[in-house]
Amino acid sequence: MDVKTLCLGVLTSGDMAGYDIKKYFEEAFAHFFVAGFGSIYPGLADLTREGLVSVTSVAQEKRPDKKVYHITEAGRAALQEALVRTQPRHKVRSEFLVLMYFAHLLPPERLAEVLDRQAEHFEAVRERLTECERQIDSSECGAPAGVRFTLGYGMAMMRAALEYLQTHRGALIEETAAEREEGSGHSAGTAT
Amino acid sequence: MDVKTLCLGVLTSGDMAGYDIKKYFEEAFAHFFVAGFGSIYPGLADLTREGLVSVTSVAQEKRPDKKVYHITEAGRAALQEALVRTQPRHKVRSEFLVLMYFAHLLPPERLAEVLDRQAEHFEAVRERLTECERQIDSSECGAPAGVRFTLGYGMAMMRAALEYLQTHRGALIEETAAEREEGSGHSAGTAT
DNA sequence: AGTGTCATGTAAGTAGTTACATGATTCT
DNA sequence: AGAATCATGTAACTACTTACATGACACT
Repeated sequence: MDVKTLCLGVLTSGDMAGYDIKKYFEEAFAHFFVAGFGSIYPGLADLTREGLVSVTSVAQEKRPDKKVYHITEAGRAALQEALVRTQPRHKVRSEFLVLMYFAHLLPPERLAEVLDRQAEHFEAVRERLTECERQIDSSECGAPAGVRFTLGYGMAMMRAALEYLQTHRGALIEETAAEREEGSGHSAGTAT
Repeated sequence: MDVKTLCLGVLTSGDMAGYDIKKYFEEAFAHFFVAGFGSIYPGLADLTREGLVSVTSVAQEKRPDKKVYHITEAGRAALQEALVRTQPRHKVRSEFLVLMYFAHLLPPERLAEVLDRQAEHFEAVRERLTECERQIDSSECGAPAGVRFTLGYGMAMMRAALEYLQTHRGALIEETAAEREEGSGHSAGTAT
């Protein structure tokens, strides 16, 4: 699944400019899909060429024309097809966990710092999602079940991650410190 | 952080061939970092050119020579530097959650199928991690704390994800079905 | 005075995926 | 008979990231 499909999906909830799509991305699925201008703008250009979206240039003063995109019937069909064809992957790529894996190779203060930063980051995401949920609950027009589902999923993950960090931070730091003392003069080197 | 750094990291626990490194990747951090032969082999070639690893070709009958890699002092230094410099990101890219987000655009049977497949997948990962932990606990040579930490993290996440799927699967399917009925004649189209 | 928001885009570079190419052995 | 394991590699392709380029207005 590529950014183009996501753009089509976003456009099913209303016409939007590229800039707004980016904001939508950040609000709605920042916690499981990232996309920048560098992939959204060229993506929208492609979709236009392929006839999956139509564009209306809205003139603005002292600003570039705002290009409002609208999904076409062909676009809806392509989206549906893409949603059915797409195999549902779920990939995590975590430099954070790599660092934790090699904790014994890290300077001690760096280990603590990385753990704390990550906790802060998870906390921030959790708060953003909570805020998002509050908005949805307070507005009358209920969000689709899928939207609430992914929100809840994100919140559940953040909760679990934070809890894990809290309960294991101490042990990791202490045990790693102990290992560093033993392990100086590096590597047992027992590979079969 | 790239595959090359990961290779250096793996080689701190013993000399290995590219093929073994791939297996190590799959066992140890498949749940937070993926790498295939197509990036490992060229990566090792680079590292050799840069003098960060040394190679010994071991002749084998009826097979290509096995190339056993060994991390050099320069390699250890480069690894440490990389571990300190690397900013600890943590990215999720989930086509699965995208599909759930757009549940109302999915054929009903597809929605159920995707949910179940994902649950099976999480279950499989959880089992693999549990098995991994059992092996570590039973062997005398204790794994580094960091290794156990990342294992535990993965298990905690799988547990939380499975629990979430279990408790919300029904509601998602039912509510989405209801929405499909209202929503036919597509799109409210209220974008500001 | 500087940061953030609105608004669009291009170009070069990075990194990783997928498919291809080869080939014997062992397990089911 | 077919799949999996062992073992290495290349080449083409895909897709995304980062930096650049432009420019006004509003807020602090």
